[in-house]
This record gives sequence, structure tokens and C-alpha cells, in this order.
Amino acid sequence: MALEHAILVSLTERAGSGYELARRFDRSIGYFWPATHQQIYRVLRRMDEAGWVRHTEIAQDGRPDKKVYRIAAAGKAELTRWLAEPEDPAVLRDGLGVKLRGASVGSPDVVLREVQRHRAEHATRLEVYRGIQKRDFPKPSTLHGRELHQYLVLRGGIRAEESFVAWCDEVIDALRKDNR
Amino acid sequence: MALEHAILVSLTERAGSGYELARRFDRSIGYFWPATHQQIYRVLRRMDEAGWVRHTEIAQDGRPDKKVYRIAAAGKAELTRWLAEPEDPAVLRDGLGVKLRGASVGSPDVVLREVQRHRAEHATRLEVYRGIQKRDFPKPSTLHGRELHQYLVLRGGIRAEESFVAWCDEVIDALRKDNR
DNA sequence: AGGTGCAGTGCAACGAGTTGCATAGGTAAG
DNA sequence: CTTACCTATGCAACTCGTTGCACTGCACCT
Repeated sequence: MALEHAILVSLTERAGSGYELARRFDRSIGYFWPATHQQIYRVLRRMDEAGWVRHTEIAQDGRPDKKVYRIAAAGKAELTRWLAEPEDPAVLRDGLGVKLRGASVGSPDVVLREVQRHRAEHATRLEVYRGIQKRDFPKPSTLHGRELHQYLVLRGGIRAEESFVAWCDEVIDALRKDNR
Repeated sequence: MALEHAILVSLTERAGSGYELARRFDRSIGYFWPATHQQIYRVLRRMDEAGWVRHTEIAQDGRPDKKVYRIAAAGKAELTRWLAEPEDPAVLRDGLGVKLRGASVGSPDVVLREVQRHRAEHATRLEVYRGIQKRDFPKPSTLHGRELHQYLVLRGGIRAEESFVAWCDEVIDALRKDNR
């Protein structure tokens, strides 16, 4: 259960409201640990009760009030504890693999089109990641500490998407040949 | 919700009991869609009630009785329907990325060791997959239909693990250099 | 004037996945 | 002889994640 920890990591980078955190997850951490605003609100409240974070209510005009959360000492301790704790490696869980395995039940053509769709979506994500790399990390060899770590996480995303796209191409090619 | 469909795909390959399906998931489909026996039993019962599968109780001596499930016409129809339905591409969800991003909160050394552990585990999985490839698909160019599809799914697993191992190596190298 | 979208927090219900436990007889190893 | 593991199914309780909805108010487009 790492959403708590993903939020804590994000809060060490800077404080923020539930809404802001949800946006941040959409744009960066969420590429590796997706979460909706609902989950984030619930976990923030839980962590507030546990004393891992503190919040300050901020009145805004023209906009609803917001609660800005910042990490507390107990939260930082928990984060440090979790970082040292071994975790099970992530497992692959992809419905496309299941569909491919079942392709001969229906018509393989239908599955082929689905693979093409997935290829396109993964290629789009890949381009987004590459854009971030160009903009935010133009000179990787000069990076250190936190920035280096952020860069390396992005590299993981890029590699995963590259590998996915390459797999789709292999599948598309093989299915086409088999169809003739 | 694809566990239903993963089970249906497995049952089209051959009939089996909940226990047998759980073993099968451990060894093959589960590499791409993990499931515990608990989930499988529950879903089998639900599908039985829905008429997607039928079961026959089989008495065994020396062993508990078992219920062998086979796919019904409604199940096959549902599977065909699902195969044609577009699905959201899988998202990456890896706690190691979160840890890496938080590495500078604790000591980056601790996270480095965790990355090394993950590298080893992924390398082991990769070897397992390569073993299966060698044993079951020695001549990929001769494959057609269902066998080809199974091979391609395995290729996906191999590519994913290769890419993961390569990423770990990149991270390990970069963290070591940054530490000096 | 009306619709869409953004900022902001939240409830309620549901579905999916995890963990611990129970039962029960057989077989193999120490 | 006891311990441990395998086959086989299942309940109960829980956490995690998803979806739909509600309310407020401003800004922008048509």
C-alpha cells in the first residue's frame, strides 16, 4: 500500500492541497502511481488523523477554500521507514495479453485492431515523456540528488513505453503474416 | 474487469477445477494477469450462476472431491463480445519508482540496495520466461493460430522484464556515480 | 442566457484484490 | 511418529480502487 507514501514523497517536494496533489499525480508521479482525487482526499484525511501530515485552511476569494497539507515529523519518519523496507517487485497486469491469448476464440482480426489502438496510445505517452525529458532534463549527465532521481524515474517510464510499442509492432507483424 | 475473461480464455484451452486454474495462473496466464485461488473460486461461482460456465463434481479417492468447470455457450459469447470491446491500455504502477523519487529523503544508499534486489528478481523471472521460450517455442517462425498467440504473449513478458532489468542497471550505475 | 470547464472538497456505493483462517485426508521426509 | 506439504474448497473481514454524484462560484465561449 504505497499511495500514502507516494503522497508523502510529493509533499516533501512541496506542500499542497488535495486538489493540487491530484493535478500533480496527473502530470508526474501518477505516471508511475496513478490516483484519483477521491483516493487522495481519503488518504490525506487518514494521514492527518494519524499525524503524518498537518493542514492549514486557506480562504481564497473567487474560489473555494482549500486545505494545504504539509508533511509532519511522523510522516517523514514513516517515509524513511518505508523506504528502507523491502517491497515486492511490480507485476505485469495487462488485459491486452489476455485478449491476445484468446484471439483465436473470436477473430484474430479484431484483436489485431485492438493491438494497433494500444500501440498508438502507448506511442503518444512515449512522446509526452520524451517531451518532458527534453524540456526538464536536457543535460542528464549534470544531474545530482533529487533531480537525478526524478530523471531516472522518467527514464523508467520511457523504457517501459518503448518496450511496449516494440512489442505491439512485433505482434502486429506476426498476426498479419499469420492471417495471409 | 478482466479476471472473468482470463479464466474463460484458460477454460477454452481446457476444462479444469478452481484449484487447477489457480496453478495454471501461477505458471502461465498469471504472468500477465495474476490471481489467487480465492479470487478464482469466487469468480467461478459467479460465472456459474450467470451461466457462463458449467461444473461437474468429480469424486476422487485419497483426495477431496473437485468441481471441474467448462465453458458454456453464454461464456463463449461473452468472451467474444469482450474481445471486440476496446480496453484502456495498462498503466505502469511500480512502488520502486515512488521509492526512487523519494530517495533523497532517506539515504539514497538504502534505495540503491532495493533497486539491486528488484533487478535480481526481475532477472530471475526473465530467465524463467526464456526457459519456457526455449522449451515450448524453439522455432517461432513455424507457429500459427493459438500457439503463435501464446508465444507472442510470452514475448511481451520477456520484453517487459528485459526492459526492467536494463532500467535497474541504468539506475544503479547513475546512483553509484552520484554517490562518489 | 445558457453551456462548458476549472478550482475545490466531499459522500455513498460498489467492485476488485488481499490475508488469515478452517477443514480434511494423503504422502513424503526427518 | 511427528511435521510439513499437497490437493481441494471455501468463509469472513478488510483494504484498495472506481464511479457517479453534489455543491459553490468564477471565467469564458456562443
